[in-house]
Amino acid sequence: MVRRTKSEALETRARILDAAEQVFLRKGVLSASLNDIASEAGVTRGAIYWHFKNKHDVFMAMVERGRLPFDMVSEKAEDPREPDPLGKLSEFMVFILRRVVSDPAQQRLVEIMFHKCEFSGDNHKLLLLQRDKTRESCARIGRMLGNAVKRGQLPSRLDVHRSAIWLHSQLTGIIMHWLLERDSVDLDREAPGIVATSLCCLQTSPYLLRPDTV
Amino acid sequence: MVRRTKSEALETRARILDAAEQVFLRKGVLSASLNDIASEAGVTRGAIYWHFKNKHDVFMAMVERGRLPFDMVSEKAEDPREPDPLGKLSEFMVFILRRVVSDPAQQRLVEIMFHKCEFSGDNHKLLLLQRDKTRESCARIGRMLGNAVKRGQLPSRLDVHRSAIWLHSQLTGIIMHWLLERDSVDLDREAPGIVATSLCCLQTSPYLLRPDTV
DNA sequence: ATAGATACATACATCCCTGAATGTATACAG
DNA sequence: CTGTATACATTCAGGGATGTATGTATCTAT
Repeated sequence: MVRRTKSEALETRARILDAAEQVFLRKGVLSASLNDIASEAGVTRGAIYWHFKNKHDVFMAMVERGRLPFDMVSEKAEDPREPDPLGKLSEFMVFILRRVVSDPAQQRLVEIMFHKCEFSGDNHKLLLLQRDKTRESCARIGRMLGNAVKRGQLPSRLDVHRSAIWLHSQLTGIIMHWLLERDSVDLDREAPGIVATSLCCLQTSPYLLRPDTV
Repeated sequence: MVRRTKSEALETRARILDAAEQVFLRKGVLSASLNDIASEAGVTRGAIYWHFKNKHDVFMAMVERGRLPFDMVSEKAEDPREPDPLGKLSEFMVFILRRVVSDPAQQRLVEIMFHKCEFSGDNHKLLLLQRDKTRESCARIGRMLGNAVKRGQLPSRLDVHRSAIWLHSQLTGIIMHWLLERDSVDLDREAPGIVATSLCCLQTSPYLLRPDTV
């Protein structure tokens, strides 16, 4: 049986990506062969080579298909008309943490990115992508912080850029720790506390204020 | 020229590990071949197979030879007789951050662990090792926090275990961010501010206190 | 001094994995 | 209804990496 209909072909493509996700998670991206992926997907390597250029292409398609934790922020959270931007930011950060726990697809993707792939060789583009994502995430957080400053919810001299990097690193660090030892933190329950603790620094830390230009 | 003296052999072994470090950093652990390492070290694969079982063995030897960031804490920093345990902890954390920047060997190792290897297959032991290291680091931080609590430098109801995980995640997150975009943070200069900001949470965050058992 | 162990270099066999080439039955356009 | 592009399956050639086997010159113990 060959030559499926167009929608069936798309389904096959998706099945290949699903299979790749599973295999990458089990064996790591570099250690996984196209045979592994093909048999997991119930097709042959021929099918993979039809839909993709090579393994790296499969990997990139898989990465770009899934949404990473920080991609989840909605546009309206950055809306300057939002009356409670700090609350929105908090809500958003909690959402990110909880989603890693509750969404298996999200969890697989994060685990693959952190523990199952190498950022080198062909994957150099991946590093650039990761860098872009990080930069964009920080920019988003920065805009939300800026809104909060304008509303008087945060110190007027807050260094929003530095603070954004700070918050982003917090979340990344916590997620990494949780990935390594899931029992050490009940991420779903503790997320609000964790986020609140991060945010409290913004109010008091001199490091997060711009130098007094007066 | 063959059959070096015993000390020369040890030197060869070290040269192989140095070469492996360089090659792993450039190409990633999985993508690197023993040929790459051998030629970088100026020997043949024979030499590598004499000193090590296989590539994974080389990798593990390299990891265990180098000290990871959190291995640097001295015993005396945990000494309960230390009059200023909180200051010591702060000093220690700043030292860790700065060392990643200033010590190239440390930097290479961290980068390899975070971005140039996969935690799967043979490397499963590496995951366990990483987990142990993390656990031990948190335990150390926890003991220092405990001393600080006893000295009245921190709230008596502080949850030291949770706080230790918190602080450890902070540092990990910041280091990861810096590895991704070294220009975004002047880690060497900002280390004290970063650490101070982390530590200030310990004084005020309800999340880091044990539930009131009264 | 010499026998054996040592510290490698060299040579060899094997295997899996890749990429491309080819085959083929079906969907779809006209 | 027919031809052609499609969506795969199958086959083939190759290459590079691994592990081992073997060679060998030197160190070292007695």
